[in-house]
Amino acid sequence: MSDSGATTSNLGFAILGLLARRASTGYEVAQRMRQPIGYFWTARHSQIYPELNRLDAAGLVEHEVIDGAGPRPTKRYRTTRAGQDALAAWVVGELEPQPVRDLEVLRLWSLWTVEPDAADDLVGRLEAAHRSVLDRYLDELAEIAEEPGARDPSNPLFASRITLEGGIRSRRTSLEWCAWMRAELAAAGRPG
Amino acid sequence: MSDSGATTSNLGFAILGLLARRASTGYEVAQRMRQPIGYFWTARHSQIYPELNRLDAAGLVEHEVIDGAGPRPTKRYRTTRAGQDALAAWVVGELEPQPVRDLEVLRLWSLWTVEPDAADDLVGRLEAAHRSVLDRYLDELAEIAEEPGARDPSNPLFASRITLEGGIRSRRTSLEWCAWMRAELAAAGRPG
DNA sequence: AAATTCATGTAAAGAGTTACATGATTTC
DNA sequence: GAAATCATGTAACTCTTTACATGAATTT
Repeated sequence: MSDSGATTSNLGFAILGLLARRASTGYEVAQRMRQPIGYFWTARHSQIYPELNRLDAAGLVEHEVIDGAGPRPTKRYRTTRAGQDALAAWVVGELEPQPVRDLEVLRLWSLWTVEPDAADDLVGRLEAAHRSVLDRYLDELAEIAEEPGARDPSNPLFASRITLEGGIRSRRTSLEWCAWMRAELAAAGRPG
Repeated sequence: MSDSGATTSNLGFAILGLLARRASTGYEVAQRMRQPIGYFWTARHSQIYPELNRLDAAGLVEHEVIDGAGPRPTKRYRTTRAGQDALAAWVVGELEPQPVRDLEVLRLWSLWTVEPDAADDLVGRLEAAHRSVLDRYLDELAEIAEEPGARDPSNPLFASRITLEGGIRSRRTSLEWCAWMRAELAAAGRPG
């Protein structure tokens, strides 16, 4: 009879996804929100603590008070059965077109307003940024790809591996695009 | 003596980019915010009208009152010299790492929580969504690619062309990634 | 006559960032 | 002893969405 009508925000599902993998304190959630998951979702602790309280009130997570440093009680959270069900239902739920906000493309859309030299320099800096992220992804994939669980679709490592693979493909494509743009800029410089 | 210290939001630069291409009423800005630019930035009219007033107060745009339907005066905006300078300076300015928020990847990161059949279905729906966007981009590129201005880096069509090219490459990569994921899911289904 | 489009605003609420606040434990 | 880390919260502000509000011109 669990109605599960609890409407949760995207942030809520990001946190549920983290806790479904491993029980954590709010502080740890904030730390983990940077490292792997931070590549596609981020939140500060000021957003995380209130959201944890909401998830708790909705019965999607539960907590135990543990020993810890700090003026307030330290709480370790984990997902409830209802929380895991809500997460799984959201994962395969309706795909609503999400509004895109990409600052990099927004800049390039106004690239015609700047001098060719400055344009080439900008694309070069974009390229360097993509390369550095790609290297990080590659290192991380190397760490998990050989683990046995990484081939099992019901193992969190499988999901980590396929999302990393997506990031790697995406950054490689961005690098190729940057190289192509520089060539286009150069071709216009010396017209034939 | 123009200090140009006017700190403008990303939305402000999106609007300046639109007006630098063509003078428009606020209503037209809201329309144009969907079509080409909407692929990488969006805003509703309730955000656009106040921002236009701020840009006006900052001297980055100016307006003339024209004939039009509606209970209030209809205003046509265009960028000022200061606005064009601010836009160009922003385009080539410092690249600050922007927080990423990608719902699609966030979902897939918790894909391990669902049944393989449901996972395959989800990836199939993702694939279809990417394909439909790719087709739209392809149509649009075909419309502008042959125009003479599209090869000139100082022409807006050049910037439209390179950003569209980026969108096309990105969606193609996403499609390949989806196909790869379905193969990975299937491989686990019948292990060797 | 009704519905849609043109046209511009404000209000309220949610999402997200930055800053403020506290205090114990651990490391240098 | 000072600095960093662990740990949890609130307040103020910005950005974004949804909803409310008005009214003329055009299309069905």
